[in-house]
Amino acid sequence: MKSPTELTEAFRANGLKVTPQRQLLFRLMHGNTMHPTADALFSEASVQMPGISLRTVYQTLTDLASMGELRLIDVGAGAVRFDPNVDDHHHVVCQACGDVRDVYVAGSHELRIDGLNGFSVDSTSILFHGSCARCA
Amino acid sequence: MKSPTELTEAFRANGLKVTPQRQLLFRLMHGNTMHPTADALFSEASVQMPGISLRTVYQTLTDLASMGELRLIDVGAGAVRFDPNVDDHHHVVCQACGDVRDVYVAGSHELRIDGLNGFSVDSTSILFHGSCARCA
DNA sequence: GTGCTAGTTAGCAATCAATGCAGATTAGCA
DNA sequence: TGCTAATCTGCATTGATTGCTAACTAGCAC
Repeated sequence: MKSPTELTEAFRANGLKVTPQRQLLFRLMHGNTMHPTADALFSEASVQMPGISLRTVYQTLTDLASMGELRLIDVGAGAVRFDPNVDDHHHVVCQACGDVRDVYVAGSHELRIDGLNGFSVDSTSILFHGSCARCA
Repeated sequence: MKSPTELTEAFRANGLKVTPQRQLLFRLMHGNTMHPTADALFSEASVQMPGISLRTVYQTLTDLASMGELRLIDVGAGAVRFDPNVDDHHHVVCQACGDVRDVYVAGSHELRIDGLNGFSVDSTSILFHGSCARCA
């Protein structure tokens, strides 16, 4: 994800306005490795800006995602998580505490897939399930 | 997933009762490669047994899953899908029509993972996104 | 075959994530 | 400084799933 300053430019360039709410969310997401849910981010944002709406958080995250600045990740735990890391990477989830970490997988593009039957593959998501160092 | 007959035994062996509803669902899921959602299965079941409850479908699928006879798969499309194939395999999803197919991936256990940081991996789910032959 | 009882079912309420909507507000240009 | 389209908040709504409970029944004991 771009820096808050760059995002400000990018939003204006797209005819979108830059509001204090959006700037706060830019800052909260930039470099964030927590993979927060919309609700978690809403809580964080509410500390610095009481009264901000959960709706606005969803809105802004969706905008960022459709601009390719965020990636949505679904670890199958109810709520979607947001990842400002848009590099080619994948995730490990701790089955115990739900913690999610970024991991880099060598050879993920050269996997031998059997049974495609005419399917053409555009992208690959690999999710590793396990336990984190603390929960092990 | 075991055959309906074997499942009947397995259920009784676990102190669970074998009802007509459950037998119907055993049959509908056995060898089913459609990866149905609970709701889709409910519709199918309702044809043969009008009045069956969606609740019962969820219940039975959950029971089967916790007995290891079914695998839950979440392709990030709202509803969870159920897969009677419990082999070591993965999935492709058509982004256009939502169709899901089983695929077999060579070397999925030997992936080089960077950034684990103390995480220990128990299992791996690989989801390929693309377009099916019809939608391409 | 009859009864008993724990396990099941149906149906509806409740929860949780996410989106739709509308009136009040505001960023950013003229 | 004003204007207007974009945005914000707050609330209603949708969709998937689970919780709850009274009525029902599988399957064992007699």
